[in-house]
Amino acid sequence: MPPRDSQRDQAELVILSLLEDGSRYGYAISKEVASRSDGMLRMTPGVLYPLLKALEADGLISSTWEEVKADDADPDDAGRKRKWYRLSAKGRKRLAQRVAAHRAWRAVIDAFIGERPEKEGAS
Amino acid sequence: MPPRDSQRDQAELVILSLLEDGSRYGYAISKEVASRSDGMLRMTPGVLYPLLKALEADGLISSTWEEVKADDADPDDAGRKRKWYRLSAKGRKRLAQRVAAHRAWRAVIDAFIGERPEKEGAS
DNA sequence: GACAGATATATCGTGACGCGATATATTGTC
DNA sequence: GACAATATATCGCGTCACGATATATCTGTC
Repeated sequence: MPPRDSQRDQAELVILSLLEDGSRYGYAISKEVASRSDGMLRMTPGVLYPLLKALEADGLISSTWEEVKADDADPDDAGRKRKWYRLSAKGRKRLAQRVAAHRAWRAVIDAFIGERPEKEGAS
Repeated sequence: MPPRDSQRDQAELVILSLLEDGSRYGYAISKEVASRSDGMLRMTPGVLYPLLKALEADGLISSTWEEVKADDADPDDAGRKRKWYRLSAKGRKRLAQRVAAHRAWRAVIDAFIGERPEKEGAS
């Protein structure tokens, strides 16, 4: 019953975190995850798109198709369609929960490996 | 190819950490993990024993059967046999690797969720 | 205009593995 | 004798991560 720290949960945490920072489309997420983690995390299509779908089904994110306009920042991709995802209010709450869970989890593991827990300041 | 942060890896990290602190037998490990994590981590038999077996097969830990003596600290269990596990030199190395991997992983996740990374001091 | 490669979204099959259920044995207690 | 706790161990099955694959558009180049 207690929540396990599944890869799924970690992936969810990362995606919701990115979207809190601003809306993104799928491919951008996969690229940003890879670059910001220096290749340690990978969001391959087989993982990313099913997850985005599930997150949307849960109402944590919403999506809209957008046509890239020629006068946009990136004129190269004029005409191409992208599916933009944005965080919902529910998703924001879930993110807060996931972050709290991650912190609790981290504290437990750190205690086991004898890591100094660094004082956990108030919110 | 880059290592994923599987539950298996986390379980391994926890067990090796416990054994670095001193030899233990299986059941004690499961109880200690539960109590020290306040129930967040669970080492059920279906997880623990296969894992211990695998760790021993890898030479990371070694084991010996010990008969509980009546003059031991816990006289209630006189006659009962326990399988004591201790960390090997190889296991100690692996533990160091796992700890390093955990720290790296944690730093990546923390960066995503905008956690202040707390300066990573030298060893 | 044909081909390669990057961009972009999406699904499907399966192989691995987490772990609940189960088995066995001993000791203690009611 | 029945039940609970201690203690180790295995097996099977359901789930899930993710590689492989498919589709489509744009750019560059020969």
